[in-house]
Amino acid sequence: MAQAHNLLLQQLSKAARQHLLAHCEPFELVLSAELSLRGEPLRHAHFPLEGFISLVIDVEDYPALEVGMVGRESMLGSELVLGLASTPWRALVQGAGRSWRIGHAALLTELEHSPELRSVMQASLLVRLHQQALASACERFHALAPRLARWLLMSQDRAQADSFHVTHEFLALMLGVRRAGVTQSAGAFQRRGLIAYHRGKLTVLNRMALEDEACNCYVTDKRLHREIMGKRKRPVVNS
Amino acid sequence: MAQAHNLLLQQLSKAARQHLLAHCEPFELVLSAELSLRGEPLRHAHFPLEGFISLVIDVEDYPALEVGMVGRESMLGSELVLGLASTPWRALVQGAGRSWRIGHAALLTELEHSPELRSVMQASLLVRLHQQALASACERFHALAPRLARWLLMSQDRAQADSFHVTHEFLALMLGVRRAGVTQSAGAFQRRGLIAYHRGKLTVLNRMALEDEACNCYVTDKRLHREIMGKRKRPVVNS
DNA sequence: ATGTTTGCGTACGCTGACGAACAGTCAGAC
DNA sequence: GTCTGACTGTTCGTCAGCGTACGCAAACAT
Repeated sequence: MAQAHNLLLQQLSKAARQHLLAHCEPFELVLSAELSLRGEPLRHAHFPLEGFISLVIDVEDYPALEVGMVGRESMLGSELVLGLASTPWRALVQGAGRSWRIGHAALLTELEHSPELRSVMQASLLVRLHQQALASACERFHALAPRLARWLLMSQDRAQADSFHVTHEFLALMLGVRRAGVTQSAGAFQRRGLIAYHRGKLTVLNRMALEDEACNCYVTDKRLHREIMGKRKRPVVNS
Repeated sequence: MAQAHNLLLQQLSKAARQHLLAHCEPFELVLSAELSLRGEPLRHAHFPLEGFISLVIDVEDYPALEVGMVGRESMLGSELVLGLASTPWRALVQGAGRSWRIGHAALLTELEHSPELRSVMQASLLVRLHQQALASACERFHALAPRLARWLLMSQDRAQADSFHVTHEFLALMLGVRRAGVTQSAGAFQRRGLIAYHRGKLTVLNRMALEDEACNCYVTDKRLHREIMGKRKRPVVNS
Protein backbone atom coordinates (compact mmCIF):
# COMPACT_ATOMS: atom_id res chain seq x y z
CA MET A 1 0.00 0.00 0.00
CA ALA A 2 1.17 3.50 -0.76
CA GLN A 3 2.38 5.66 2.10
CA ALA A 4 -0.66 7.02 3.85
CA HIS A 5 -0.82 10.70 4.59
CA ASN A 6 -3.34 13.09 5.85
CA LEU A 7 -3.35 15.93 3.41
CA LEU A 8 -4.08 18.54 6.01
CA LEU A 9 -1.10 17.53 8.08
CA GLN A 10 0.85 17.42 4.89
CA GLN A 11 0.30 21.14 4.49
CA LEU A 12 2.09 21.88 7.72
CA SER A 13 5.79 22.49 7.87
CA LYS A 14 7.74 19.50 9.01
CA ALA A 15 8.43 21.10 12.38
CA ALA A 16 4.84 22.00 13.06
CA ARG A 17 3.63 18.61 11.93
CA GLN A 18 6.00 16.69 14.12
CA HIS A 19 5.20 18.86 17.08
CA LEU A 20 1.53 18.16 16.58
CA LEU A 21 1.99 14.45 15.98
CA ALA A 22 3.83 14.19 19.27
CA HIS A 23 0.46 14.78 20.91
CA CYS A 24 -1.43 12.44 18.62
CA GLU A 25 -1.98 8.76 18.93
CA PRO A 26 -2.70 6.28 16.16
CA PHE A 27 -6.31 5.26 16.08
CA GLU A 28 -8.10 2.52 14.26
CA LEU A 29 -11.17 3.69 12.39
CA VAL A 30 -13.46 0.71 12.68
CA LEU A 31 -16.37 0.42 10.30
CA SER A 32 -19.59 1.78 11.78
CA ALA A 33 -17.93 3.18 14.87
CA GLU A 34 -19.30 6.46 16.14
CA LEU A 35 -16.59 8.98 16.88
CA SER A 36 -18.88 11.60 18.27
CA LEU A 37 -22.43 11.72 19.46
CA ARG A 38 -25.07 14.26 18.82
CA GLY A 39 -24.88 17.17 21.17
CA GLU A 40 -21.92 15.73 23.03
CA PRO A 41 -18.74 17.75 23.27
CA LEU A 42 -16.10 16.50 20.91
CA ARG A 43 -13.48 14.54 22.82
CA HIS A 44 -11.00 13.97 20.03
CA ALA A 45 -10.15 15.37 16.67
CA HIS A 46 -9.08 12.98 13.92
CA PHE A 47 -6.79 13.28 10.96
CA PRO A 48 -7.66 10.25 8.83
CA LEU A 49 -4.93 8.54 6.86
CA GLU A 50 -7.23 6.18 5.08
CA GLY A 51 -10.91 5.53 5.34
CA PHE A 52 -13.52 8.15 5.79
CA ILE A 53 -16.12 9.46 8.13
CA SER A 54 -19.65 10.65 7.50
CA LEU A 55 -21.20 13.46 9.46
CA VAL A 56 -24.79 12.57 10.05
CA ILE A 57 -27.56 14.65 11.52
CA ASP A 58 -30.69 13.31 13.20
CA VAL A 59 -34.00 15.07 13.09
CA GLU A 60 -36.74 13.78 15.26
CA ASP A 61 -38.92 11.12 13.69
CA TYR A 62 -36.78 11.03 10.59
CA PRO A 63 -33.94 8.81 9.56
CA ALA A 64 -30.46 10.25 9.66
CA LEU A 65 -29.07 12.41 6.90
CA GLU A 66 -25.50 13.02 5.85
CA VAL A 67 -24.32 16.60 6.06
CA GLY A 68 -20.64 16.11 5.45
CA MET A 69 -17.85 13.72 4.68
CA VAL A 70 -14.34 13.65 6.03
CA GLY A 71 -11.42 11.77 4.58
CA ARG A 72 -7.68 12.18 4.35
CA GLU A 73 -8.19 15.50 2.58
CA SER A 74 -9.61 16.97 5.74
CA MET A 75 -10.13 16.37 9.43
CA LEU A 76 -12.82 15.61 11.94
CA GLY A 77 -13.23 18.31 14.52
CA SER A 78 -12.17 21.49 12.78
CA GLU A 79 -14.92 23.18 14.80
CA LEU A 80 -12.48 23.03 17.67
CA VAL A 81 -10.66 25.95 16.13
CA LEU A 82 -13.65 27.94 17.36
CA GLY A 83 -12.86 26.88 20.87
CA LEU A 84 -16.20 25.13 21.17
CA ALA A 85 -16.89 21.58 20.55
CA SER A 86 -20.40 20.25 20.70
CA THR A 87 -21.82 19.26 17.35
CA PRO A 88 -25.36 18.57 16.21
CA TRP A 89 -24.20 15.67 14.09
CA ARG A 90 -22.80 12.22 14.69
CA ALA A 91 -19.51 11.14 13.17
CA LEU A 92 -19.82 7.71 11.67
CA VAL A 93 -16.92 5.68 10.30
CA GLN A 94 -17.93 4.77 6.80
CA GLY A 95 -14.64 3.44 5.48
CA ALA A 96 -12.23 1.62 7.75
CA GLY A 97 -8.69 2.84 8.11
CA ARG A 98 -6.39 4.62 10.49
CA SER A 99 -6.21 8.12 11.80
CA TRP A 100 -4.14 10.29 14.05
CA ARG A 101 -6.29 11.36 16.88
CA ILE A 102 -5.63 14.08 19.41
CA GLY A 103 -7.45 14.98 22.57
CA HIS A 104 -9.57 18.04 22.60
CA ALA A 105 -7.54 19.83 25.26
CA ALA A 106 -4.21 19.05 23.67
CA LEU A 107 -5.41 20.33 20.37
CA LEU A 108 -6.56 23.59 21.88
CA THR A 109 -3.15 24.08 23.42
CA GLU A 110 -1.46 23.34 20.12
CA LEU A 111 -3.74 25.81 18.42
CA GLU A 112 -2.58 28.56 20.73
CA HIS A 113 1.02 28.01 19.79
CA SER A 114 0.86 27.08 16.17
CA PRO A 115 -0.43 29.72 13.76
CA GLU A 116 0.15 27.23 11.00
CA LEU A 117 -2.17 24.69 12.51
CA ARG A 118 -4.72 27.37 13.17
CA SER A 119 -4.59 28.51 9.61
CA VAL A 120 -5.06 25.03 8.25
CA MET A 121 -7.94 24.26 10.55
CA GLN A 122 -9.61 27.55 9.82
CA ALA A 123 -9.44 26.90 6.12
CA SER A 124 -10.74 23.41 6.65
CA LEU A 125 -13.68 24.69 8.59
CA LEU A 126 -14.45 27.27 5.97
CA VAL A 127 -14.47 24.52 3.40
CA ARG A 128 -17.09 22.69 5.37
CA LEU A 129 -19.19 25.81 5.67
CA HIS A 130 -19.10 26.20 1.93
CA GLN A 131 -19.74 22.56 1.29
CA GLN A 132 -22.74 22.50 3.56
CA ALA A 133 -24.29 25.45 1.79
CA LEU A 134 -23.68 23.81 -1.53
CA ALA A 135 -25.09 20.52 -0.32
CA SER A 136 -28.33 22.19 0.71
CA ALA A 137 -28.91 23.41 -2.79
CA CYS A 138 -27.85 20.11 -4.29
CA GLU A 139 -30.31 18.24 -2.15
CA ARG A 140 -33.03 20.65 -3.00
CA PHE A 141 -32.67 20.71 -6.74
CA HIS A 142 -31.02 17.53 -7.90
CA ALA A 143 -32.64 14.18 -8.42
CA LEU A 144 -31.66 10.95 -6.80
CA ALA A 145 -29.47 9.50 -9.55
CA PRO A 146 -27.07 12.44 -9.90
CA ARG A 147 -26.78 12.72 -6.16
CA LEU A 148 -26.08 9.04 -5.86
CA ALA A 149 -23.39 9.27 -8.50
CA ARG A 150 -21.87 12.19 -6.68
CA TRP A 151 -21.85 10.34 -3.40
CA LEU A 152 -20.16 7.34 -4.95
CA LEU A 153 -17.47 9.50 -6.47
CA MET A 154 -16.84 11.34 -3.26
CA SER A 155 -16.58 8.10 -1.36
CA GLN A 156 -14.28 6.59 -3.88
CA ASP A 157 -11.99 9.59 -3.65
CA ARG A 158 -11.75 9.15 0.08
CA ALA A 159 -11.62 5.39 0.10
CA GLN A 160 -8.73 5.57 -2.34
CA ALA A 161 -9.89 2.33 -3.84
CA ASP A 162 -12.32 1.23 -6.50
CA SER A 163 -14.20 -0.92 -4.05
CA PHE A 164 -15.67 -0.09 -0.73
CA HIS A 165 -18.29 -1.39 1.61
CA VAL A 166 -21.73 0.16 1.37
CA THR A 167 -25.26 -1.18 1.20
CA HIS A 168 -28.29 0.27 -0.54
CA GLU A 169 -29.82 0.70 2.85
CA PHE A 170 -26.95 2.83 3.97
CA LEU A 171 -26.86 4.85 0.79
CA ALA A 172 -30.53 5.60 1.25
CA LEU A 173 -29.82 6.89 4.73
CA MET A 174 -27.02 9.14 3.59
CA LEU A 175 -29.02 10.61 0.76
CA GLY A 176 -32.24 10.84 2.71
CA VAL A 177 -34.24 8.70 0.32
CA ARG A 178 -35.88 5.27 0.28
CA ARG A 179 -33.86 2.13 -0.01
CA ALA A 180 -35.99 1.08 -2.96
CA GLY A 181 -35.11 4.30 -4.73
CA VAL A 182 -31.43 3.58 -4.38
CA THR A 183 -31.90 0.07 -5.70
CA GLN A 184 -33.56 1.57 -8.76
CA SER A 185 -30.85 4.09 -9.54
CA ALA A 186 -27.98 1.85 -8.56
CA GLY A 187 -29.48 -0.93 -10.63
CA ALA A 188 -29.53 1.34 -13.65
CA PHE A 189 -25.89 2.28 -13.12
CA GLN A 190 -25.02 -1.37 -12.79
CA ARG A 191 -26.82 -2.44 -15.93
CA ARG A 192 -24.93 0.22 -17.81
CA GLY A 193 -21.67 -1.04 -16.41
CA LEU A 194 -20.76 2.02 -14.38
CA ILE A 195 -20.63 0.16 -11.14
CA ALA A 196 -20.94 -3.34 -9.77
CA TYR A 197 -21.89 -4.49 -6.35
CA HIS A 198 -22.54 -7.61 -4.47
CA ARG A 199 -23.90 -7.84 -1.00
CA GLY A 200 -22.52 -4.61 0.31
CA LYS A 201 -19.32 -4.47 -1.67
CA LEU A 202 -19.51 -1.79 -4.28
CA THR A 203 -17.03 -1.35 -7.10
CA VAL A 204 -16.72 1.59 -9.42
CA LEU A 205 -16.09 0.28 -12.92
CA ASN A 206 -16.33 3.36 -15.07
CA ARG A 207 -15.42 6.47 -13.23
CA MET A 208 -15.64 8.79 -16.20
CA ALA A 209 -19.17 7.77 -17.01
CA LEU A 210 -20.14 8.14 -13.39
CA GLU A 211 -18.82 11.67 -13.41
CA ASP A 212 -21.10 12.43 -16.31
CA GLU A 213 -24.07 11.15 -14.35
CA ALA A 214 -23.23 13.14 -11.25
CA CYS A 215 -24.39 16.71 -10.77
CA ASN A 216 -21.76 19.39 -11.08
CA CYS A 217 -21.83 19.69 -7.35
CA TYR A 218 -19.14 17.05 -7.39
CA VAL A 219 -16.64 19.18 -9.24
CA THR A 220 -17.83 22.35 -7.56
CA ASP A 221 -17.16 20.75 -4.23
CA LYS A 222 -13.68 19.71 -5.21
CA ARG A 223 -12.92 23.12 -6.64
CA LEU A 224 -14.09 24.77 -3.44
CA HIS A 225 -11.75 22.65 -1.41
CA ARG A 226 -8.82 23.35 -3.67
CA GLU A 227 -9.41 27.07 -3.84
CA ILE A 228 -9.93 27.64 -0.17
CA MET A 229 -7.06 25.48 0.94
CA GLY A 230 -4.98 27.17 -1.70
CA LYS A 231 -5.61 30.77 -0.85
CA ARG A 232 -5.60 30.39 2.86
CA LYS A 233 -3.40 32.83 4.66
CA ARG A 234 0.01 31.27 5.11
CA PRO A 235 1.15 32.44 8.53
CA VAL A 236 4.75 33.21 7.74
CA VAL A 237 5.22 33.38 4.02
CA ASN A 238 2.30 35.47 2.87
CA SER A 239 0.71 38.47 4.53
CA MET B 1 -39.28 52.88 18.54
CA ALA B 2 -37.41 50.97 21.18
CA GLN B 3 -33.69 51.42 21.45
CA ALA B 4 -32.09 49.34 18.73
CA HIS B 5 -29.29 47.02 19.69
CA ASN B 6 -27.34 44.32 18.07
CA LEU B 7 -27.45 41.41 20.45
CA LEU B 8 -23.99 40.22 19.58
CA LEU B 9 -22.46 43.56 20.41
CA GLN B 10 -24.60 43.56 23.48
CA GLN B 11 -22.72 40.54 24.74
CA LEU B 12 -19.45 42.41 24.74
CA SER B 13 -18.25 44.34 27.74
CA LYS B 14 -18.86 48.04 27.47
CA ALA B 15 -15.18 48.72 26.91
CA ALA B 16 -14.79 46.16 24.16
CA ARG B 17 -17.96 47.28 22.49
CA GLN B 18 -17.01 50.89 22.42
CA HIS B 19 -13.58 50.11 21.16
CA LEU B 20 -15.09 48.13 18.34
CA LEU B 21 -17.74 50.69 17.53
CA ALA B 22 -15.04 53.30 17.15
CA HIS B 23 -14.08 51.48 13.98
CA CYS B 24 -17.61 51.00 12.76
CA GLU B 25 -19.75 53.30 10.75
CA PRO B 26 -23.54 53.44 10.63
CA PHE B 27 -24.92 51.88 7.51
CA GLU B 28 -28.35 51.93 5.99
CA LEU B 29 -29.63 48.48 5.04
CA VAL B 30 -31.67 49.23 1.97
CA LEU B 31 -34.23 46.69 0.85
CA SER B 32 -32.87 44.37 -1.83
CA ALA B 33 -29.34 45.66 -1.59
CA GLU B 34 -26.60 43.08 -1.97
CA LEU B 35 -23.97 43.32 0.70
CA SER B 36 -21.74 40.68 -0.71
CA LEU B 37 -21.43 38.91 -3.99
CA ARG B 38 -20.85 35.30 -4.66
CA GLY B 39 -17.22 34.34 -4.56
CA GLU B 40 -16.11 37.90 -3.84
CA PRO B 41 -14.06 38.58 -0.74
CA LEU B 42 -16.13 40.12 1.98
CA ARG B 43 -15.40 43.84 2.24
CA HIS B 44 -17.40 44.63 5.35
CA ALA B 45 -18.97 42.87 8.25
CA HIS B 46 -22.32 44.06 9.53
CA PHE B 47 -23.98 44.11 12.91
CA PRO B 48 -27.64 44.77 12.13
CA LEU B 49 -29.68 46.84 14.54
CA GLU B 50 -32.93 46.33 12.76
CA GLY B 51 -33.84 44.62 9.56
CA PHE B 52 -32.37 41.39 8.38
CA ILE B 53 -30.27 39.83 5.71
CA SER B 54 -30.68 36.59 3.80
CA LEU B 55 -27.76 34.48 2.72
CA VAL B 56 -28.52 33.11 -0.67
CA ILE B 57 -26.65 30.57 -2.73
CA ASP B 58 -26.78 30.23 -6.50
CA VAL B 59 -26.43 26.94 -8.28
CA GLU B 60 -26.08 27.01 -12.00
CA ASP B 61 -29.35 26.83 -13.90
CA TYR B 62 -31.35 26.97 -10.73
CA PRO B 63 -32.96 29.85 -8.91
CA ALA B 64 -31.33 31.05 -5.73
CA LEU B 65 -31.86 29.35 -2.39
CA GLU B 66 -31.59 30.70 1.08
CA VAL B 67 -29.00 29.09 3.33
CA GLY B 68 -29.07 31.45 6.25
CA MET B 69 -30.61 34.48 7.82
CA VAL B 70 -28.95 37.24 9.79
CA GLY B 71 -30.67 39.76 12.03
CA ARG B 72 -29.88 41.67 15.16
CA GLU B 73 -29.28 38.41 16.99
CA SER B 74 -26.23 37.77 14.87
CA MET B 75 -23.88 39.33 12.35
CA LEU B 76 -22.93 39.18 8.73
CA GLY B 77 -19.37 38.11 8.17
CA SER B 78 -18.55 35.92 11.13
CA GLU B 79 -16.49 33.87 8.65
CA LEU B 80 -13.90 36.61 9.01
CA VAL B 81 -12.94 35.10 12.32
CA LEU B 82 -11.35 32.40 10.21
CA GLY B 83 -9.17 35.00 8.59
CA LEU B 84 -10.65 34.26 5.21
CA ALA B 85 -13.45 36.02 3.60
CA SER B 86 -14.82 34.83 0.30
CA THR B 87 -18.26 33.31 0.52
CA PRO B 88 -20.23 31.14 -1.87
CA TRP B 89 -23.42 32.98 -1.05
CA ARG B 90 -24.82 36.43 -1.65
CA ALA B 91 -26.02 38.58 1.20
CA LEU B 92 -29.36 40.14 0.39
CA VAL B 93 -31.08 42.75 2.50
CA GLN B 94 -34.51 41.37 3.17
CA GLY B 95 -35.74 43.78 5.80
CA ALA B 96 -34.65 47.41 5.78
CA GLY B 97 -32.96 48.91 8.78
CA ARG B 98 -29.60 50.06 10.03
CA SER B 99 -26.41 48.29 10.88
CA TRP B 100 -22.95 48.98 12.18
CA ARG B 101 -20.53 48.06 9.53
CA ILE B 102 -16.81 47.61 9.81
CA GLY B 103 -14.17 47.17 7.17
CA HIS B 104 -12.66 43.76 6.73
CA ALA B 105 -9.15 44.84 7.64
CA ALA B 106 -10.18 46.81 10.69
CA LEU B 107 -12.16 43.88 11.97
CA LEU B 108 -9.22 41.54 11.62
CA THR B 109 -7.09 43.93 13.62
CA GLU B 110 -9.74 44.16 16.29
CA LEU B 111 -9.95 40.39 16.40
CA GLU B 112 -6.27 40.17 17.20
CA HIS B 113 -6.65 42.38 20.20
CA SER B 114 -10.03 41.46 21.56
CA PRO B 115 -10.50 37.93 22.83
CA GLU B 116 -14.02 38.90 23.71
CA LEU B 117 -14.88 39.79 20.16
CA ARG B 118 -13.20 36.64 18.94
CA SER B 119 -15.21 34.52 21.30
CA VAL B 120 -18.47 36.08 20.25
CA MET B 121 -17.74 35.74 16.58
CA GLN B 122 -16.59 32.17 16.97
CA ALA B 123 -19.78 31.26 18.72
CA SER B 124 -21.78 33.04 16.09
CA LEU B 125 -20.06 31.13 13.34
CA LEU B 126 -20.62 27.87 15.11
CA VAL B 127 -24.28 28.71 15.32
CA ARG B 128 -24.40 29.13 11.60
CA LEU B 129 -22.64 25.83 11.07
CA HIS B 130 -25.24 24.12 13.19
CA GLN B 131 -28.10 25.96 11.59
CA GLN B 132 -26.98 25.06 8.12
CA ALA B 133 -26.80 21.40 9.00
CA LEU B 134 -30.23 21.57 10.50
CA ALA B 135 -31.62 23.43 7.52
CA SER B 136 -30.41 20.69 5.19
CA ALA B 137 -32.45 18.13 7.00
CA CYS B 138 -35.43 20.42 7.28
CA GLU B 139 -35.42 21.04 3.57
CA ARG B 140 -35.09 17.38 2.87
CA PHE B 141 -37.87 16.09 5.07
CA HIS B 142 -40.39 18.81 5.67
CA ALA B 143 -43.17 19.90 3.38
CA LEU B 144 -43.74 23.35 2.04
CA ALA B 145 -46.30 24.60 4.52
CA PRO B 146 -44.30 23.94 7.69
CA ARG B 147 -41.21 25.40 6.13
CA LEU B 148 -43.12 28.45 5.06
CA ALA B 149 -44.49 28.91 8.54
CA ARG B 150 -41.00 28.57 9.92
CA TRP B 151 -39.63 31.13 7.54
CA LEU B 152 -42.33 33.62 8.44
CA LEU B 153 -41.64 33.19 12.13
CA MET B 154 -37.94 33.58 11.69
CA SER B 155 -38.44 36.71 9.65
CA GLN B 156 -40.86 38.16 12.09
CA ASP B 157 -38.41 37.60 14.91
CA ARG B 158 -35.79 39.52 13.04
CA ALA B 159 -38.06 42.18 11.63
CA GLN B 160 -39.26 42.87 15.16
CA ALA B 161 -42.63 43.79 13.75
CA ASP B 162 -45.80 41.98 12.81
CA SER B 163 -45.62 43.26 9.26
CA PHE B 164 -42.83 43.10 6.78
CA HIS B 165 -42.35 43.29 3.06
CA VAL B 166 -42.22 40.03 1.17
CA THR B 167 -43.85 38.73 -1.98
CA HIS B 168 -44.86 35.19 -2.82
CA GLU B 169 -42.30 35.28 -5.56
CA PHE B 170 -39.57 36.03 -3.08
CA LEU B 171 -40.74 33.44 -0.60
CA ALA B 172 -40.64 30.87 -3.35
CA LEU B 173 -37.06 31.81 -4.08
CA MET B 174 -35.99 31.53 -0.47
CA LEU B 175 -37.65 28.19 0.04
CA GLY B 176 -36.62 26.81 -3.33
CA VAL B 177 -40.16 26.10 -4.49
CA ARG B 178 -42.60 27.41 -7.08
CA ARG B 179 -44.36 30.70 -6.63
CA ALA B 180 -47.67 28.91 -7.18
CA GLY B 181 -46.88 26.58 -4.33
CA VAL B 182 -46.35 29.47 -1.95
CA THR B 183 -49.63 31.05 -3.04
CA GLN B 184 -51.34 27.79 -2.14
CA SER B 185 -49.87 27.45 1.32
CA ALA B 186 -49.97 31.13 2.14
CA GLY B 187 -53.55 31.29 0.91
CA ALA B 188 -54.47 28.50 3.30
CA PHE B 189 -52.80 30.31 6.20
CA GLN B 190 -54.63 33.46 5.24
CA ARG B 191 -58.03 31.82 5.05
CA ARG B 192 -57.49 30.44 8.50
CA GLY B 193 -56.58 33.86 9.79
CA LEU B 194 -52.96 33.14 10.67
CA ILE B 195 -51.59 35.78 8.37
CA ALA B 196 -52.78 38.53 6.06
CA TYR B 197 -51.06 40.08 3.11
CA HIS B 198 -51.66 42.51 0.37
CA ARG B 199 -49.36 43.20 -2.52
CA GLY B 200 -46.12 42.40 -0.81
CA LYS B 201 -46.97 43.47 2.68
CA LEU B 202 -47.37 40.51 4.95
CA THR B 203 -48.76 40.62 8.46
CA VAL B 204 -48.65 37.89 11.05
CA LEU B 205 -52.01 37.79 12.81
CA ASN B 206 -51.79 34.69 14.94
CA ARG B 207 -48.29 33.87 15.93
CA MET B 208 -49.18 30.99 18.20
CA ALA B 209 -51.10 29.17 15.53
CA LEU B 210 -48.29 29.75 13.08
CA GLU B 211 -45.88 28.16 15.49
CA ASP B 212 -48.06 25.09 15.53
CA GLU B 213 -47.91 24.90 11.76
CA ALA B 214 -44.15 25.29 11.61
CA CYS B 215 -41.82 22.33 11.89
CA ASN B 216 -39.89 21.99 15.11
CA CYS B 217 -36.87 23.22 13.26
CA TYR B 218 -38.02 26.64 14.30
CA VAL B 219 -37.64 26.03 17.99
CA THR B 220 -34.64 23.80 17.49
CA ASP B 221 -32.94 26.60 15.66
CA LYS B 222 -33.66 29.08 18.41
CA ARG B 223 -32.51 26.66 21.05
CA LEU B 224 -29.28 26.06 19.19
CA HIS B 225 -28.59 29.75 19.11
CA ARG B 226 -29.32 30.18 22.76
CA GLU B 227 -27.28 27.21 23.87
CA ILE B 228 -24.23 27.96 21.84
CA MET B 229 -24.14 31.64 22.62
CA GLY B 230 -24.71 30.73 26.22
CA LYS B 231 -21.99 28.21 26.73
CA ARG B 232 -19.36 29.95 24.70
CA LYS B 233 -16.08 30.36 26.43
CA ARG B 234 -16.10 33.72 28.16
CA PRO B 235 -12.55 34.98 27.78
CA VAL B 236 -12.00 36.33 31.24
CA VAL B 237 -14.66 35.00 33.53
CA ASN B 238 -14.79 31.31 32.73
CA SER B 239 -11.99 28.92 31.96
C1' DA C 1 -56.50 58.37 -18.87
C1' DT C 2 -54.14 54.69 -20.43
C1' DG C 3 -50.86 51.26 -20.78
C1' DT C 4 -47.54 48.55 -18.22
C1' DT C 5 -45.71 46.20 -14.49
C1' DT C 6 -46.20 43.79 -10.31
C1' DG C 7 -48.48 40.63 -7.21
C1' DC C 8 -51.80 37.10 -6.49
C1' DG C 9 -55.23 33.16 -7.64
C1' DT C 10 -55.90 28.98 -9.97
C1' DA C 11 -55.88 25.00 -12.96
C1' DC C 12 -53.93 20.80 -15.53
C1' DG C 13 -51.12 17.13 -16.56
C1' DC C 14 -46.75 15.17 -15.18
C1' DT C 15 -43.14 12.97 -12.55
C1' DG C 16 -40.01 11.68 -8.96
C1' DA C 17 -40.15 10.04 -4.73
C1' DC C 18 -42.97 8.01 -1.00
C1' DG C 19 -44.90 4.15 1.99
C1' DA C 20 -45.71 -0.38 2.21
C1' DA C 21 -45.19 -4.69 0.89
C1' DC C 22 -43.41 -9.24 -0.87
C1' DA C 23 -40.06 -12.28 -3.03
C1' DG C 24 -35.61 -14.04 -4.20
C1' DT C 25 -30.73 -14.79 -2.96
C1' DC C 26 -26.58 -15.11 -0.76
C1' DA C 27 -23.50 -15.57 3.64
C1' DG C 28 -22.56 -16.99 7.77
C1' DA C 29 -24.12 -19.25 12.19
C1' DC C 30 -25.29 -23.14 14.64
C1' DG D 1 -27.42 -28.85 6.28
C1' DT D 2 -30.52 -25.94 7.58
C1' DC D 3 -31.78 -21.66 9.27
C1' DT D 4 -31.64 -16.98 9.99
C1' DG D 5 -30.57 -12.56 8.86
C1' DA D 6 -28.78 -9.36 5.62
C1' DC D 7 -29.03 -7.62 1.02
C1' DT D 8 -31.22 -6.73 -3.30
C1' DG D 9 -35.09 -6.64 -6.83
C1' DT D 10 -39.63 -5.18 -7.90
C1' DT D 11 -44.36 -3.59 -7.71
C1' DC D 12 -48.47 -0.70 -6.80
C1' DG D 13 -51.06 3.03 -5.40
C1' DT D 14 -50.46 7.76 -3.64
C1' DC D 15 -48.97 12.40 -3.39
C1' DA D 16 -46.37 16.73 -3.11
C1' DG D 17 -44.39 19.65 -5.87
C1' DC D 18 -43.16 20.76 -10.81
C1' DG D 19 -43.68 23.29 -15.26
C1' DT D 20 -46.68 25.88 -17.61
C1' DA D 21 -50.06 28.79 -18.43
C1' DC D 22 -53.91 32.03 -18.17
C1' DG D 23 -56.77 35.49 -15.67
C1' DC D 24 -57.36 39.35 -12.75
C1' DA D 25 -56.58 43.41 -10.00
C1' DA D 26 -53.83 46.92 -7.79
C1' DA D 27 -50.12 50.12 -8.32
C1' DC D 28 -47.26 52.82 -11.12
C1' DA D 29 -45.60 55.52 -15.03
C1' DT D 30 -46.17 58.96 -18.58
